[in-house]
Amino acid sequence: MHRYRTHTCNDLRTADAGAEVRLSGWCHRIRDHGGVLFIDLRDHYGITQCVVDPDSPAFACAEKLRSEWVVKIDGTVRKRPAGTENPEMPTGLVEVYVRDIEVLGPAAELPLPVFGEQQYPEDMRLKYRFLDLRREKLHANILLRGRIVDSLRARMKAQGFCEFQTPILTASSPEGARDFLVPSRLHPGKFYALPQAPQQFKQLIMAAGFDRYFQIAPCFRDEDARADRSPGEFYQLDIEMSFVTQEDVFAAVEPVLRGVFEEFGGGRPVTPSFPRIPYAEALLKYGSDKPDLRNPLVIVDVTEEFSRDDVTFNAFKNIIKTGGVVRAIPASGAGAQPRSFFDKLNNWAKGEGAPGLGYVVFETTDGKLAGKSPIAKFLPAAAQQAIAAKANVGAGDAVFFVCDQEGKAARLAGAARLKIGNELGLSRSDVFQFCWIVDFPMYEWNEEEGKIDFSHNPFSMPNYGHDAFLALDPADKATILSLKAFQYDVVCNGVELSSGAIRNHRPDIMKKAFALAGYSEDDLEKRFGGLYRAFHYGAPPHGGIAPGIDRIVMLLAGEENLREVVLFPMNQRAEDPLMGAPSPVTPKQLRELHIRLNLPEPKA
RNA sequence: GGGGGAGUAGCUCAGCUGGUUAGAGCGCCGGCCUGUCACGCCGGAGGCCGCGGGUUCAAGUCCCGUCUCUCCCGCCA
Repeated sequence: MHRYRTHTCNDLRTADAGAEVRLSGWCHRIRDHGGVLFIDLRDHYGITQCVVDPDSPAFACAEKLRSEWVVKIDGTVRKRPAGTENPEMPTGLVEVYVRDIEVLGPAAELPLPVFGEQQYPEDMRLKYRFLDLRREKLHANILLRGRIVDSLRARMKAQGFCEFQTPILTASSPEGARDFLVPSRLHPGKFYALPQAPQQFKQLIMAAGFDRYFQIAPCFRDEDARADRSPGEFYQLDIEMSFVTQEDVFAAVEPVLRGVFEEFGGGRPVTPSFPRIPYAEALLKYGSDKPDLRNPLVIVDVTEEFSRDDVTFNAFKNIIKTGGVVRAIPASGAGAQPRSFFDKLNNWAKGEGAPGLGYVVFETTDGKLAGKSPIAKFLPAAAQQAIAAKANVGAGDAVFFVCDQEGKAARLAGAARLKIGNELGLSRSDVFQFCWIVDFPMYEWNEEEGKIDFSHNPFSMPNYGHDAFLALDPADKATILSLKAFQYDVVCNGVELSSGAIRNHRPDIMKKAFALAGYSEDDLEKRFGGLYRAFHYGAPPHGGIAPGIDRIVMLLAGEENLREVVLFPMNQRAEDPLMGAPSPVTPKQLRELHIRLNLPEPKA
């Protein structure tokens, strides 16, 4: 007989009745009835009920067992007595009558129960992550993650992509996020950086002629955390392809994402063909570049309607005069809501930093559509009807208004759209709604520095004729700021899964692109020397994308927080309370690295 | 760097307009119980009410500061 087990805790069935077996696992739950004692023995695979009574030589030992002790149990499989079967459990028709127990690993009193679904504080969960990971939901999430990664790999390979490993110790890149630095022992005063993404490597792989690259790539960024953004490190399905247009990238990636979401989505429908939404349209209609399309509400611009001469609502008119816009969020069916609904939304908007949310409730009076609201008296019937027509609402619906400068108005309208949709229960929760966001602006105006900047990443190819781009006058701000890039995002249920782009592979266009943002060729060589050099020796047109693994798993597991799908996550302050990272190092280690600490004064 | 929320038993939480000895459930310890599967019943231990200061006859409760966790903004090419 094997030293530890003949079966797992999910193996035994009625057909095994009579067998002498050996199981090992954790005491999940113990029910002591005095004369008879039940141990739910749990391992990775499942749970099997073990029974001890005073006739068993193991009875005395069994009475001493406590939750989460690891034990080896020898016994006989038997059918449970009639009426005591548990159909909820795969092993629920049988039990093991215990003859011998060996304690393999006793457990101290638990700071965090494994049994049950209760919520526990994050710091406790992280400090005792090994206990938390024993719990059913988290254990299942981590396994799901593994299966998703397997599936992504298989789907990529089936399309002819080859997996590569790129360096972890590399050079600091001055663009983008803050780097994690690693001091060099051999080169005093110099540092490696952990890659923020294998961006330049994958482009170099294309320049090296490998054609189709992918990697489940670790990425490191020293930026603050969010619920959907790990501090420090995360994984992405990094993809790059040669001789492709934007459409080719979509055609390669869309079936991978759709396939994985169909495979692991538990039957929830997945967008059959991802719609393409231009960036500007997304900001107008959804108030966000990551629209949640499960929410059916569509924002419209009603600046024109509020500018009419017969409208006397000066609170908005004055903002419009300074370049502001008015956005309307239709609220289907909100007419039936009590006054408190509108007050609640108004208070919410104030919490978001807005003066409030104007609204009109539409009803039919004398066969005509009429608005009721605190601001209705400023809006003559004709203006109300024009707004209702534009927002596509009728009697029984309401419309909310926000008025501000365009960017702020769009953002608030977008947040209000989500809030209203949730309050009214309009969003479907059991679907995966994907879309591509396309036509991102190539440049944006940097208000602080008063200059033109790259709006996303400097590697994207402008969506503009090459010759025309090379001929652009740097003083022609209007044209430059109106340029689009071959840059795209893929979004699912309001979660940005990925950014990608067709890359700028031509050194002349790259030089021009940097020049328009105020960078010299010298800057370009300093920052991206390796890549820039590669582009001088025959680089193929190429492009790619990099969907975040953690977010994909989050969506599929139905989790709101990334820590629920990461084995050993850090807390919001980028600490690992289990391993004690980050930690001080010895003076000897610092000496070898030629580092002397210059710490801030401790607060008094 | 900024804003919101939270911090009371090992864990989850209650504790009203300040007022005797700070409670419950789970867990733990002891006792009882031969068919439970969130077993049940009886008893017990366990509290710097995050920390420091203030107001008050009296503070878990009010005020100020501070620390910690968390969510958000900034940031994340």
